[in-house]
Amino acid sequence: MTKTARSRTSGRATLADVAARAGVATMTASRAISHPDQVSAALRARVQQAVADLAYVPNRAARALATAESNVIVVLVPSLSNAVFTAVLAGIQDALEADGYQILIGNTRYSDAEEEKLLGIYLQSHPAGILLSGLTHSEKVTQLLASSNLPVVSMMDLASDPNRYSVGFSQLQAGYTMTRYLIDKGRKRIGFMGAQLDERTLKRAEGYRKAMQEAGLYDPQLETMVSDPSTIALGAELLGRMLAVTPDCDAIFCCNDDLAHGAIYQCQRRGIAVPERLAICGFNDLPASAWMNPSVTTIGTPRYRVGYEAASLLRAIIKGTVPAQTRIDLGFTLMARESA
Amino acid sequence: MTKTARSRTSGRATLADVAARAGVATMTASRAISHPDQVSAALRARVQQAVADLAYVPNRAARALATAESNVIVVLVPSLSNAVFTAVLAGIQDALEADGYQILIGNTRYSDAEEEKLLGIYLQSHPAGILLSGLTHSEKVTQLLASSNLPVVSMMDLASDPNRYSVGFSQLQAGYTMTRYLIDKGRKRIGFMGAQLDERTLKRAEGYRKAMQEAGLYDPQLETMVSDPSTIALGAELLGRMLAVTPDCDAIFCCNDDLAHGAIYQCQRRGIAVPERLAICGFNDLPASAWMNPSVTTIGTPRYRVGYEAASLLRAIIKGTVPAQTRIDLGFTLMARESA
DNA sequence: CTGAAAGCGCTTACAG
DNA sequence: CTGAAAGCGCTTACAG
Repeated sequence: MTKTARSRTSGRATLADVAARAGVATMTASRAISHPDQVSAALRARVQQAVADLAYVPNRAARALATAESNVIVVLVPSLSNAVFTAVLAGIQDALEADGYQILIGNTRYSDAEEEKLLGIYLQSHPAGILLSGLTHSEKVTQLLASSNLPVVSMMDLASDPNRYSVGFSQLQAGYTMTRYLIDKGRKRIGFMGAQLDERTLKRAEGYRKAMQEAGLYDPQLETMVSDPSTIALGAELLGRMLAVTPDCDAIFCCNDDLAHGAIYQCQRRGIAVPERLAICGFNDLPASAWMNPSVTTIGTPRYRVGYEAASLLRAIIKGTVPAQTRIDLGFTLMARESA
Repeated sequence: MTKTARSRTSGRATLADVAARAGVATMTASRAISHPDQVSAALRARVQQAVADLAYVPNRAARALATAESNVIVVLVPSLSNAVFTAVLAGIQDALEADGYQILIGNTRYSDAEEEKLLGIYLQSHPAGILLSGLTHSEKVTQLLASSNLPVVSMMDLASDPNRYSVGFSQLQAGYTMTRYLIDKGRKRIGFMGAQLDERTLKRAEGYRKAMQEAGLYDPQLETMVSDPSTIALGAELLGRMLAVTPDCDAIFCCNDDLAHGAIYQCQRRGIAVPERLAICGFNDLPASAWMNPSVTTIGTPRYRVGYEAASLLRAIIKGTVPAQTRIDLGFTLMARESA
């Protein structure tokens, strides 16, 4: 394999090298690669051969600079270990990959500071649009977003401001629905177990409070809220705390399934009958919830679709389409099972 | 806020705009931003003010082109819904983020074709290095890698070729160890339940076979292998299949915890005593394994550390350090619990 | 269908 | 400590 001179800087074959080897002008080589139909078959073949010979890989930075076009889309999620967000991500990938978008995934770890930092860095890639988790962000993030003037779609909850794009479902409504379900089942001393205390948990807690207050059942003692990341282990621990504070508690609404699973496992170890003595329910319907014994009553959430629809909406906005609606409500489903 | 003229193409403030507003040369503005210490305090302040006034965001593509340096690192994982790889990713982020690397995460979905496609695209970003999952890749991927001439570190298993960089542990050895544990417990008819059939599962199966053969216990009937993604639901289903084929089976080694959880839940539903009638163990020690009832015997794997160490090794190679060893064995831990 | 030239926005030795 | 000039690798109207 004979090699043409390579650029000194990158050590890689450049378009100019390809052109030289194919015996054409650089711009012709460019066209043969980017717009193969605008070029004669013979020339196309020659350029392709040169590309293969030199193992030419286009330089994306140069292309981005020259075209001032961007095919990158930034996605910021608060966690990668949470199955909810990996499902969202899968939806995004499925919606976007056919169009050749490059997805820049940022894990903010539920931290405002991290979100600011990542956004600052990713903005340098001049993305075409941004997919954000949640509605509430720090002032700095809000500013960065505003001055970037880029299309933004928020995922997971619904914005009240009609000028913002959002795809998700009402976290508050879901919290309310689950609580009403427990009340309708005759439970009186219903506890709320919350961890992480992110925006969504807080909204679910709000829905819980609303339902409890309406029913005249509200008692702040019944709320156990901690800011630690929510895990099975934490659910097991919080069950103990909850029962210590309110021993007469007869149901627990966990802000998510991990917590619920941990609480149920702990009940099993302590010989507390679920749901007879204590009803326990979760949120998100993780795979284990349908299989555990008892199976777990929870809220099924359209997380994959949230990602898919949010990405589709963003794509439409980028392409200049005016979307029919700025907020897409994907709803949620109460999955009544054995645990409550 | 007065605006200086903006570039026609991108519509954004450029370094030249910043320089003009600060009343300095472009290159001076560049220096004030990139090497603040090489510039007088007064000038630095003026430039920073201009940056703030114009909400200037550097163009990463231009920088990349001009420096021919790359701070991007490509990471290819086979799944984002598998907790193993999200832990690996967390380790990578922790190891790299302080150095200002930009991580490009690609989800190959256990597909060679997808891996080729993603690698081809990501190579265009001229990464500084690549982190790959597994040792076995398609010929096209191998070729792309070779002609890219980039440092590559493989994660999850150990390469036999000392010229390749790898960080992980012996999947085969781990499979062997778990099987020996069951044999030592007096089990004779030990089944192997495998899904996805990726490289790692196959290696674990190999270890299983080796141990069974050594003990004169091997029987191909005892292997249930399917290529579907491994889930709790699949574990539940495969338990049924396994017991239909080999009703005298007295233990099952599941290639991962999801499968084991599903199998155990199914046993509970069918009234099969675990471990008395049937011992069940898994692989990876997912959080639920320690909490379920019975708790699950499994292999603890250093996935976070795999990511962390692999990224650290790659960073060292990129910086030109010659690493002490090309393969880093992080080992694994047998977690003997109640289910087996 | 093919090519000459300018420019995208930044940085880097080299001078002053 | 500050600046003039060239160049990174590609693409895009505009001609021929």
